[in-house]
Amino acid sequence: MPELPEVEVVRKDLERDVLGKKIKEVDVRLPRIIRRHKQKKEFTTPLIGRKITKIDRRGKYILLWLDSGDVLVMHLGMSGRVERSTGRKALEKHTHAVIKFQVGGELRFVDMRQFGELFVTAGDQLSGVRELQHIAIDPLEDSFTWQHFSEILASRRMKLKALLMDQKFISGLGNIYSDEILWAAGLRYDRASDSLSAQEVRRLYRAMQEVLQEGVRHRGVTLDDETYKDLYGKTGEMQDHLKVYGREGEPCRRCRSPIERARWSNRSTYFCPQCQV
DNA sequence: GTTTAACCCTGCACGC
DNA sequence: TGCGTGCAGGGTTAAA
Repeated sequence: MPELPEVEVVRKDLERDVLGKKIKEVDVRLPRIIRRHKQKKEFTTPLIGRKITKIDRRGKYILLWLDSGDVLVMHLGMSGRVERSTGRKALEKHTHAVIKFQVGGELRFVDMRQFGELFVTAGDQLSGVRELQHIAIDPLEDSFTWQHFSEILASRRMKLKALLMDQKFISGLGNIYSDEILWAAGLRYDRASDSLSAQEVRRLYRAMQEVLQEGVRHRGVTLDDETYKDLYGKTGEMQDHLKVYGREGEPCRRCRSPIERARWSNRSTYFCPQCQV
């Protein structure tokens, strides 16, 4: 399930591997994957013959800047993957787009559930893209201070988890990492965001930094459905370090109480009823 | 302002 | 064996 750490791992891999490469050919196999373009050409023409000059991330979006000033934007949705290939290997099932380079193989966009998306836009119009406009501050950015975080929490009266997952307030967190962060901070998912003491805010802030960095260090979470793998098809290792997600009924690693699962907003939330308050 | 549910999609596990 | 159902979930949107 690609969230901030998984997307960051992919971004780093791309930076190391495809920076400076020139695009020779683009093959869109499933039009749905470029759904905001009316025609394939609108997507492929700006890419062909262009060099990749920079690779950024905004929340869960990956931005590949081109030497023309255009940007190729990728969102992995919930099962999207970018795969590096020499081009000799047969296309895997659910390969929806292939970007071939002049030299050095190709990138394949594989996405079983088709929630992922690719599009191209002019760099100076990036801020006009609806989904990117509201992307809030990245929790791993230096400017994301605990004071700033404290203001965000106090400005609303939402359930903590809903606020953590809302990309308008903080970008990059999804269902897995928000559960892990809340457990690490010892806070319940349904606490009102404006009810936290200064100490609790700092604890939550620290937990967020630590859990996300740990996620990147362990190269992301790959669950049984294998929806996430890195550029080279390797699974992550963070799933072995999860404290609550997917552990319903198993003992809490802090206090041994059984982990509970709540159904909330059509998603599962895992938490320890004893040590998260 | 906040919460909830539905939608998009495929594969898989389950019960009958 | 095979069919129907529910679940997984990121993000948006509409309705409550």
